[in-house]
Parts: sequence; C-alpha cells; structure tokens
Amino acid sequence: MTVSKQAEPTKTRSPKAERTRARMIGSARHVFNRVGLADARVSDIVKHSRVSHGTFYTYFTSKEDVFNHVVLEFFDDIRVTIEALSDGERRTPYEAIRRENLAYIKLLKANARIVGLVLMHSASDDPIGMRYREDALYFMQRAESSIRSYQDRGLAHEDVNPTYVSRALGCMLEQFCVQWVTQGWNLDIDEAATQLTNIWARAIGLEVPQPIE
Amino acid sequence: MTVSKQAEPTKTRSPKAERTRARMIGSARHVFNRVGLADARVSDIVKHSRVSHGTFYTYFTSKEDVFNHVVLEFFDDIRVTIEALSDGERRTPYEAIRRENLAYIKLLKANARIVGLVLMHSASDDPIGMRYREDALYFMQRAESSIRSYQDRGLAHEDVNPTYVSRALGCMLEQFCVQWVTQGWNLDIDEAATQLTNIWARAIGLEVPQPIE
Amino acid sequence: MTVSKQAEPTKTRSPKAERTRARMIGSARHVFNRVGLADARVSDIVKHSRVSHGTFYTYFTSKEDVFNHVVLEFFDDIRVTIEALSDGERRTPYEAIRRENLAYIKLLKANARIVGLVLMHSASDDPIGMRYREDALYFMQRAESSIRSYQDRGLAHEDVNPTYVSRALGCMLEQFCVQWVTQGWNLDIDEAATQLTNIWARAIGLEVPQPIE
Amino acid sequence: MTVSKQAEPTKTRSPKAERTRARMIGSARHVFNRVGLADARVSDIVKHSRVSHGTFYTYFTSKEDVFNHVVLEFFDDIRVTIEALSDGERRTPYEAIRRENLAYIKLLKANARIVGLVLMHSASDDPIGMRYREDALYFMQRAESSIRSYQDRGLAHEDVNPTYVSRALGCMLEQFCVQWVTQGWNLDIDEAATQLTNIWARAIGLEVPQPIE
DNA sequence: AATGAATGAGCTTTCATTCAT
DNA sequence: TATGAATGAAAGCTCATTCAT
Repeated sequence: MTVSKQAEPTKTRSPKAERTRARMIGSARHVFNRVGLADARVSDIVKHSRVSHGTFYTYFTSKEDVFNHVVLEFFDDIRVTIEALSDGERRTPYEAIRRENLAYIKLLKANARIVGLVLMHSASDDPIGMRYREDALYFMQRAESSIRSYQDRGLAHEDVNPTYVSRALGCMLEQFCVQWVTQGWNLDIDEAATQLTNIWARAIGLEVPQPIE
Repeated sequence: MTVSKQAEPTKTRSPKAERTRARMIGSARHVFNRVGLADARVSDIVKHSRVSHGTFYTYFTSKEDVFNHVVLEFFDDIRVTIEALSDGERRTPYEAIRRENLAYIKLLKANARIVGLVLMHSASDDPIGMRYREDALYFMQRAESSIRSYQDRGLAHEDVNPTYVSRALGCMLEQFCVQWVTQGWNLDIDEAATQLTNIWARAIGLEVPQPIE
Repeated sequence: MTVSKQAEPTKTRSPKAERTRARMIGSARHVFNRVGLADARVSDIVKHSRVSHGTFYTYFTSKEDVFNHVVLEFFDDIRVTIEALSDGERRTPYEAIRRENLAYIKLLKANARIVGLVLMHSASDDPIGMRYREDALYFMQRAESSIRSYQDRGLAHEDVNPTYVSRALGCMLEQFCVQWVTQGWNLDIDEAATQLTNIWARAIGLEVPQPIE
Repeated sequence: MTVSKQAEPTKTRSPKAERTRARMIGSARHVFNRVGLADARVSDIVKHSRVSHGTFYTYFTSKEDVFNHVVLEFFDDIRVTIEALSDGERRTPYEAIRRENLAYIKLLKANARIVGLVLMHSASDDPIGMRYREDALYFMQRAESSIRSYQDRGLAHEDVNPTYVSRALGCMLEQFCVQWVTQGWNLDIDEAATQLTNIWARAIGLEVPQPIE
C-alpha cells in the first residue's frame, strides 16, 4: 500500500460540509491510532463518523489520502502546541527544553500509533506525502538550529554534530513514546520528562540541575 | 492483521527440508525488509525462493507465522554478533560501547524495515510473539544492568534512572537506524557511531575522549 | 466443512437489496439441489443469480451461511404447504394422511438433495443450525401427537410407541423420496402415495380402504 | 467430487502388502464414518494407518477409490452377518424378521455416516460404483421377494406392492439408524427393533405377537 | 451531496496428487 | 515398494472503490 494519490486542491465547501469533513478526519485519526494503517478499514472510518461509503469518496480520494490529512492535522497540533509554549517567561535552557519535551511527550503518547506510522513511511512522491516529510524534518531542524545556537554561545560541546545529534534525540523522544504505549510500559510521565531532558542536556553539554537534598 | 497462529513445536525434518525452510525464511526476510509486513505477498516470498505456493504452507501456517520466524532469526543474528564482540581485549568503557554500537548500527541498518515492524508490534499473546517481546527486552535489560554497574563503580551519574535511560537510548539507536534507511538520510557510519556513542556516554556520565588536534 | 458461522440478526434492507438477497437464496437452493453442499461452488451461485463474488459476501458470511438460509426457506415452504391443506373439508383419517403425504412427497422430491443434506447434518451448535434441527423435529412431533391422539380415541394400536413410530415413518417418507430422485427410481407418484400411506395407516392401526373390484 | 476413477484389476500382492492395504481400508472406513467423504482428508487416513502419502497411491488411485472399497467391504460385512443368521432354527415369520432387523440395526448404527453417504450417492458410472449400487439393491430385492413369497402363501395383504413397500421399509430402517446416530437420539435398541419390526409386519399383513399381561 | 448496493481484482489458503529419492 | 517434499489448480474471501439512484 503506497501513499500516492493526491487530494484535490483546496476548494470551497459549505460550513456543513466542512464540519462533516473534519469529523471524518477525526474518525480516521481515531481508527488509525487504534489499528494502524494496514488494518484500518474504510468501513470502520465511515461507521465511526456515521456517513456512507459514498460520502467518504466525495471528501477523500482514497484511504491513503485521508491518512495524509490525518498526519497533517497531527503536525498542525504539534505546531500549535509548541508555539503556545512561548509565553515570554524567562527560563534556563534546561527548563525550556524540559517544558517543550513534556508537551511533546503528551502529544506523542496520545498519537503513538500514528507517529509510528509516520516514522516508517519512506519516500512518498505525492505532494501531501512530501509536505509531511518536510514537516517532520522541520522539528528536527528546529532542534538542530537550537544546538548550533548553544554552540555559538559556548554553552554546548564543540564536538557535537548538530545534524546527527538533533536527529538522534528526536528519534529517541518519538520512539520512546511509541514504545511506551505500544509495549504497555508502566512509567511516570514526570520522571520520563526529567530523564529524557537530562539525556538531551548532557548530550549537548548543558548544565543539569541537581536535586537539592 | 495480527500475529497469532504459531508453528508446530519443532519436529524432525530431513536435511533437504531444512534447507528449503531456511531458504524460505531468508526470502521472507528479504521481502519483509523491502516492503514491510502488510504489503508483503506470500507469492513474492515463494517466487523469491523458487518454490510453489503449496510448499510455503508445508512449512508455515501463514504469513504471520513466517514473519515471527524471520524476527526470531534476526534476534539470533544480533545475539551472535554481540557475543562475537567479546574477544578478551581490554578497552575503555567508551571504546567498548562504541564498538558495540557500531556493530548494532550495521545490523539494524541492514534490517531496518524489520526492526521498524518489530518496534510497532504491540502485545501479541501467542508464544512466538511473547518470545520476541522478551528478546527485545533482553537487549534493553543488558544496557540497564550495565548502567547500574557503572553507577556502582562510581563511573555514572547518580541521578540516572537506569530503566528509563536504557530504554531511551535503545529507542534512539534503533529508530535512528530505521529512519536513516527509510528516510534516505545521507550520513557517515563512523561519524554516526561516534555521535551516538557520545550521547550515550554523556547521558550516563562516562568520559568522552577528545580528538587530538 | 461445518455449518457454523451465522448471519447478522435481521437488519433493515432496501427492497432492492431484499430482492437480490432472495434471488441469491433461490440460486443457492438450485445449486445445492443439483450438486450438494460440498461440490457447490460460490461461483456457481453468483453466476446463476448474475451478481459478482463480492455481492455474495455482502449478504452471506460463507457458503454454509447461505446453505442455512436455503434450508430455513425450505422448511418455510413445507410449513406453508402443509397449512394450506387444512381447508375445512371432512375426511377420513386415512384420506387426510394420504393427502398430506402426497403433498410432502412432491416437496421432498423437488428438493431431494437438500433434504438428503439436512438429514445428514449432525449437531451443529450455531443458532441457525439449532433452529433447523428444531424445525425438522417439529414435523416428527406433529406426527407423534397425531398418533397419540388416535390412540386416545381408540383408533390406533395400544402397543405403538409414538416416539419411535413417528420417527420411523418420517424417515421412511423422507428417505424414500431422496432415493427415488438420487437413484433414479422409475415410480408412479399416486401409487407411491397410496403404498406409503397404507404402511403408515397399518403401522398405527387405521383402516385401509379396499379398492372396489 | 464424483466417484469415477476405478481401481486396478485385482492383482497379486504379498501377504504383507495385503495386510497394509486392509489396514488402510480400515482406517479409511474409520475416517469416513467420523467426518464423511467431503471432510475426510487423505492425510487423516494415512496418518491413521501410519503410512506415507505416497503409499496411499500405490494401493488406491484416489480418495474416491478407497471410498468405494470401504463401501464394498461394508456390504460384505452385511452379507456375512445376514448369512450367519440362517442357523436352521424354526421361527415364526415375525421372529425371523425381528432377528434380521436387529442385526441390521446394529450394523447400520455402527456405520451410520457411511450408510448415509451411500444413500446419497447417485449414478456413478464406474465399475465399482455400479457394483455397490447392485449390492444396495440386492438387499431391497431380498425383501421384495420375501414379500412376494408371503403373498403367495396368503400371509400378506394382496394390495401390497412389493417393489414400493420393500423399498419404503428399507429406507425406513436405514434412515432411522442414520438419524439415531447423527441426531444423537437416545433410544433403546430392543424397543427400536420391536417397533420397527411391528411396522414391517403390519405393513405387509403379518401377525404381531401381543405381549402377555 | 449523500447513499449503500454492487463490483472484481487480488489475495490467502487448502489438499489431492505426483515424483525424485 | 515406501517415502514425504513439492506441486499447483482451484477455491474462499476481503475490501477499496464505483456508480446508479
């Protein structure tokens, strides 16, 4: 099953139609997050959003198409969440990273299977597929430039290769959350945020605050 | 698609049969690594090992069954490779970890899609599924106890939670290799080994050797 | 091949769908009556009702499922036919039995192979299977109570065990018709009705009218 | 599945081979009697007689071929059993019939499913199939001529048509036993023999002995 | 726009039978 | 003769997608 067919260019839709479409993406997201892409049935999605099979195909060209839209919506969620974190408060680099990581962890956990699917999708050559490859890269590039900035300010180790390390830490965060859910690990979310942030900080050379005894 | 039916307990097979079976597992591994589980066709597997459809079902009960055997074989490969690394030479902890990581990276890259599939498979309740859950955990527990041992010897940070950190670093290594292949990243393997080992070492508190200038 | 999976509980179907479904049951009945259950191909059934393979599975879960429905329809036919015989006319017991037997014989002959299949199906534990076991028994119990009633009125032998004899006579009627068709016996239907009714009447002790010479 | 391929003409076999062949027919009989013809697997038969698949085909040309031999063996059993009943003792016609019926009932019950299969098999045009059609008829013709003989001696009703009635009573006996087993009826064998024989006797006009009170 | 009956390509699986050893 | 690995035709069944209403 390859992600290939593309969606129509955005067209005008009545508000009601827009609501139906949004509900269907939500249903799809729900279904994909439960059973993955291969095991998801169009029929599950339409049942969940209480429309007919035919209606599905007036909004989406295929199962892959709706999957793409689910993923884009998910990336939007991340963007919105992350941007909402910049509240102008002053924080230490460690605190800023931890705060961001915690937000990420919550989102990733809530969408674990979809994240897993995105992580596995290789070269899609359709426009939407391309776009979410870019989105995924965007987050890693954010981390990459932040590392460079720390290095420029003399806060991070010189020998850290920003490209490699940003990707490695991104992979760590994402996969840790996916496994946490799919493998049913029984962990504490605050401890997880702390431990992952410690790794992150030490990897690039930032100070890790010591618990006061 | 769930991984559930299991093969009969090991039964006596003629050498010829054993060879055929092994060849088929090899073919399956090849196919799964190319296209994943959902898109793999039994007919691809039998074509690749040049046997008939029927023959497939004399050795395996289903596509899922052969997948399980592929995974078990892969875990065996890892075990063998890792054990082959203990050659009695004296190395610094950093060097030992780097050596092991490099070996891992090579194996994981060569089986990237299969690793991805294993990472996504949640709780299967059949014996084989159970066994490879245990196998996967085995490697993380190895890392976990090595961290504890470093802590006991005063070489690792006290605040490192071995359970969380070993899992996080394991996820990092695995997912980094999966992405490397599926996303077509263009990276250098020695640099990757170094950067990942540096993260690993710094995360737990080991000394990272500085390049002499 | 076991008769096990059952259809969904009756759900609303459009008139068109209902017609298609009915046509398919008719086709299935035709096919089963020609070649039996084991040799019947789903593709024969769909060819006969000129629908696609897929359509078959929108109405039935399997070949066994449609077989069950064919059998239930057949039992309904019997019920309807038998009930249509009560026209309020006064008849001697012998005449009443002969009339009923003749009706039975026609129906059984027209569905000989299906009757044969029903006769051979042992305990299926699914709801539909159960129901037609009950239906089959219903006809024997009808005979059983009519025997008891004759005994109560002093018209039938005292030593007749209604349970055994009703079943034996039922088996006789059914199997005679099945063999008639499958073995290609060349018999006269009126003579058959007379001879079978004579056996029936004499077995329980009713007067058999003598032909006037 | 049609019964068509024929067996080789009888050829000389070593005693050991003869024993193997006999064991295989026995196994086949066992399997057919458990699951019928369609659901019987060649692999069940060879497993039960502990030979290989290949060996099966050195003795039989197909599954149908072995089925034919099973049926012929069964008819031989009947013949032998029935002939063993003529011990020269003097009995009333009723007693003779009851004795024979009881013997039949036991045999039919022990081979219920095979009997059912034979009853359903229509026109087979191969030599073996022909032969067992003849065999089956043989028993009905035995009954037919015995009815004629009773009529000649003035012991049976004149209006009984021996052809129809012998077949009807034969069907009754056979099907009653098949149903008894397949439907799991809980009946007493002596009562069954008595009731069936009473029907038989009354149908043709013989005296039924009354229990003394 | 919405419906849901109908489609059919394409997949998995079975199992009687063959044949090299 | 005996073996059992290998065969492949033939079936059942699924489900994304289409299209008449």
